[in-house]
Amino acid sequence: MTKRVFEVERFFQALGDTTRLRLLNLMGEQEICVCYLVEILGQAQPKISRHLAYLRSAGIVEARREGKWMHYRIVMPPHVGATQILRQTLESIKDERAMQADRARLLKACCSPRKFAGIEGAPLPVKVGKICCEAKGR
Amino acid sequence: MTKRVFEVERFFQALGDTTRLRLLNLMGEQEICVCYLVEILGQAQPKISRHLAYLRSAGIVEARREGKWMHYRIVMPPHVGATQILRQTLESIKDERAMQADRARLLKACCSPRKFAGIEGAPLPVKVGKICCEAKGR
DNA sequence: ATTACATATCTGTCAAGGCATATATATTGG
DNA sequence: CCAATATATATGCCTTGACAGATATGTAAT
Repeated sequence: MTKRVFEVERFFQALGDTTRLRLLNLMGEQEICVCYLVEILGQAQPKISRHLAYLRSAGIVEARREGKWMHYRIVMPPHVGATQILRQTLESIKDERAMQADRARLLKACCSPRKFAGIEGAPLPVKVGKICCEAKGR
Repeated sequence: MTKRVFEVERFFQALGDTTRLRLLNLMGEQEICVCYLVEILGQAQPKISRHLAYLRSAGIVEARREGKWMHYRIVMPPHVGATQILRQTLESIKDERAMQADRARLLKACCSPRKFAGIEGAPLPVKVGKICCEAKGR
């Protein structure tokens, strides 16, 4: 594993990149599979993977393996101030058009995964999955 | 003038550096002369100046000239979320030992400016609200 | 000329994006 | 069950660009 020490400098640097903010926005309160992130952002898988590694080394996300899939989720940093800042950040980026569009695409992908080549058979994000299934009537 | 457009990415990048956080911590609610910042941080003047320029280009601080002195102060960004994040950041770095030590040294320097070579005769830091009242008439 | 500050230049480091490849797990054929 | 493969993700290498720190020099005001 990489470093476990929390550094404020690193924390802010991790937030200083649009791609990473988009990833955090998609994670929100849920645990989500990498393939969804790749699909929704429409960018190269190694790029996404590297940004996720960056977020992980900054102590902002954690990963869990489930079979061949990796699930990422936001974890609140071991620092009260940073936690509040992160919450505030997540809350405030929600308002941006681009972020809303990302979440809309995610919702759509969850409702009909088969229409998206990259996520066929992948496990649904936990929370979005619920919402989605309810909406779909399942 | 530099750029007036506010960018979230740039905003976080500006916060992702210890020297800049120390500068913001020293500014706090007041307008402060560059020479104080150089003196308190004990680092090269060009370095401080460049970091101030960075903060200015990120829309986090503004400068005002008074004779040969330049005063810097924090300005809240034109973005509700960023404003709250900045406030939260300022509030939460106050707790750090190093930041408290910086502020203690600043207080000391303000009480007896003559003992500090770099700030002899320099105008004292002023609470932001007071500036227009006092300095305008002269 | 002096003071207070800004900017140019150079060097080293780090990070981003693209491409190729390694690793881990699941799956399929024999 | 094993070998070969496919799938999902991570990592290495390369190039490019941004930026930190240090030093030298420019600029504005006294």
